[in-house]
Amino acid sequence: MSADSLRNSTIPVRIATPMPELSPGAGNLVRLKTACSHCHLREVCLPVGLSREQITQLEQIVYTRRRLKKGETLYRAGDPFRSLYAIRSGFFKARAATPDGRDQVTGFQMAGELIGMDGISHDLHTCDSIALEDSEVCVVPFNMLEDLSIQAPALGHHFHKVMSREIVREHGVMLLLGSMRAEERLAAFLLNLSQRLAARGFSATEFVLRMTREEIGSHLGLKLETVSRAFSKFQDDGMITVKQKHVQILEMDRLRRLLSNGSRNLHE
Amino acid sequence: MSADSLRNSTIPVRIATPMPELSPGAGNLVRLKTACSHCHLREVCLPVGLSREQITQLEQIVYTRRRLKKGETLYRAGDPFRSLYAIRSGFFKARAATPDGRDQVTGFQMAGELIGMDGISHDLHTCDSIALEDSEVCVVPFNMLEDLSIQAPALGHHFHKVMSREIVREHGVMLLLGSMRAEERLAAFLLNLSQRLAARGFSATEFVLRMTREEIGSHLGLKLETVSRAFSKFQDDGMITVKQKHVQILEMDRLRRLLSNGSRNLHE
DNA sequence: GCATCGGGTTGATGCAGATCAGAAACCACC
DNA sequence: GGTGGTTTCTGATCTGCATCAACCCGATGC
Repeated sequence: MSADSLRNSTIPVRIATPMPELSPGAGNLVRLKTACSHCHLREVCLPVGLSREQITQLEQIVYTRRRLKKGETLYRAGDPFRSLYAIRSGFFKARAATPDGRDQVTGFQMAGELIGMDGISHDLHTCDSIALEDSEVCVVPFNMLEDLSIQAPALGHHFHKVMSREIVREHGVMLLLGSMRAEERLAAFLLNLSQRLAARGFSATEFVLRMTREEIGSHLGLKLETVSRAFSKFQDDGMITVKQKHVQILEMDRLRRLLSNGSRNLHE
Repeated sequence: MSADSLRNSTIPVRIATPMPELSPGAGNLVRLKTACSHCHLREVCLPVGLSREQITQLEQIVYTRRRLKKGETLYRAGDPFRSLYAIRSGFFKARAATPDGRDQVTGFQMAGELIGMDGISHDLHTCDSIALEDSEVCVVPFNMLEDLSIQAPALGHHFHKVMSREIVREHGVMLLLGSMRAEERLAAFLLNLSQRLAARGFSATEFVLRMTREEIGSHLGLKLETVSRAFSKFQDDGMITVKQKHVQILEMDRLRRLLSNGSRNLHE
């Protein structure tokens, strides 16, 4: 795969299934008979495990989409919470901030992932969600999702799993932030990205980062210079090639070993 | 309040409402007609926002309790997930581990809090939960909770809020781990503990830590020596008094300011 | 009484990563 | 093709916390 074909997307094209183009209405909200049942993400998104009939019900409530240009904000902390968003295409970062202005990227989200769950607790969003490339989300009104979950318990159950998975993911980030050294953090980050891309059918070894070194650093609790140095180190060691945002993993195993040997490095 | 009266509980006694003593059956599982409706934690636990009738329904499914001695494990990573647990009394730590043996305390939980939600995603628990003092939990079978949520949507909605609150809490820990210096972390920890105790009607300024310096350190991404030094520093500065596990906050405001000035200290 | 042990404190030293600084690469736009 | 702004890289220096080590304190047991 050429570097050129990667330039405009984190996600290398898998099979060239041209998506039906939408004629956007006024603004960036699109009303249309969305078909979860035909969406290529149905195996990774909300419909997982639902019957055909239940998916049809889901389509009843997921009837708007929203398009965002790179850099646009999907929601920000303090916004009233009404909907969750299923990412249809593109790439997002979530950013949380302390009252005194410190902030941190709490995660990066890609197609098929459900975001906005931070807002449920207080009916207000508690973090920002920002598109890192031109993106499209399906709007899932939360009260409708709850109502539908009563009629389709499988949906409710799946939703609980999605929330729980977010909690578990955050445990992983806490472990990373609390106990790993810089290179281990970057290795964990790259492996995680690779694995999630692979789960969507894309190359596990070659991809384009949509975020800056600074955003990676913010997520990993490092300064951008440290991230940059770690990238260079990995490249010098022959584990990866990096050319700006284009990353190729040459020796996945060594990356993994770097992680699993971490505790030995530290403790004895 | 004397130090003596605090020795055996993190939570200073509020009003001396003697709890009905249970005669434990065989083992540590107790079957009894639990009365959420009479529990002194009903304002802070699962029943929040439920009607009298709905609470009665909840009592139908919460019919066992489990007692744990200090140091006992409620569940561990890999255990099959069947139930959530509402803490009736006592104090717990949650601990997550990486495949290679690093671990971290992901949080401390006290009476009225619901734990075990990490297990929903894969039907297996993904972290350990360990009692830090003699404790008692109400067992909430998860499939029954889901079933009941269908009949009592307010319960389901509240449960979603509880899960979301856990996600938001973890964002806060990520911010702490990713961007705060040692003393700020400890200040944030103490303020958080204080605020949660106050929410339960206990003193916000005087309490007994149930965890060791090492456990605090593990949670905050610090070594125990650093935690100890920060405690000493706070005491030397006159913000708190520390005597072993007994902590008294003398100047809450200065603790808070230490936090809110943090970003200034760092960035300019 | 004394010995033991886990938890806590305090001091001395080392190092990973932050900070500061400058240059190069890249991009968007005229 | 030039220009200004952003992003990335690399080197030099600084520093906060980890690490190593010694000692103290309170609880428990004999």
